[in-house]
Amino acid sequence: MSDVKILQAIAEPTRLAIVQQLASDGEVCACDFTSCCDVSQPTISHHLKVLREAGVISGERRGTWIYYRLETRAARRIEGLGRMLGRGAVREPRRIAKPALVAGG
Amino acid sequence: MSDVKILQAIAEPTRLAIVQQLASDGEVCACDFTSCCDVSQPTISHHLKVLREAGVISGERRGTWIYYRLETRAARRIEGLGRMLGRGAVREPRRIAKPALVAGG
DNA sequence: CGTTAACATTGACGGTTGTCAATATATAAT
DNA sequence: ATTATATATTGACAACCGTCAATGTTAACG
Repeated sequence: MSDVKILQAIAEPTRLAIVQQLASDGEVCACDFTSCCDVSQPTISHHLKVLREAGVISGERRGTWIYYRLETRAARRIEGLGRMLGRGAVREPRRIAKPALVAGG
Repeated sequence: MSDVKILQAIAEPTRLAIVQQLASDGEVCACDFTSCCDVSQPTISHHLKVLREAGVISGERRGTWIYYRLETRAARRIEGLGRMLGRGAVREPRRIAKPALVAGG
């Protein structure tokens, strides 16, 4: 599962909403997504499949319902990528403040 | 600039490569991307525009060349989202170990 | 001026994607 | 078996996206 695959899976309004709800609630029944997002049931089902196949979430059936959760591996990937970008951007506001005493200065 | 917009901008192989190179090098000339990624110059230019308009990068012209860098604000957004997913996924390996002494147990 | 190099824009084309209506499948309860 | 509820699949369609060739623009240098 590449970073791009994971990002592609997350980079869609409905799917990001699903993933964020999972991140905050830990475990969510598929039926709860149908009400949260403003799309039809087949569309939710489709998005869940996309997320599943990208390894971002996984579902476990319990009776009639299917409960979804975040996949740790994928979450860590995004976390790592976020940290990398964070580090890479810190470079910006470094306006060299008074270069302290250099030989010959 | 919403999270989804930023994610959509990053969720493409060439654009992610650009962003990662920027994260590691801090500042990169546009001409250097043409050689790194296996696409034509107009395509690189297109991707840089997408990233620019999503607020992920910004470019500064110096003579003939244009130097790009990561936008701190966008990088922080992804960093924050990554942390959120990271926290939301830690929940997984909590297999209740020996439920300690319950009344009536 | 003309030339060269870096970068952007346009226009076109094929492939992908998000959406829904209709239908199918699965599980549980009566 | 029938009915009800939850979820998945199919098929179709419009919109979007990545790509390139051709062309335009901008800046440096003669």
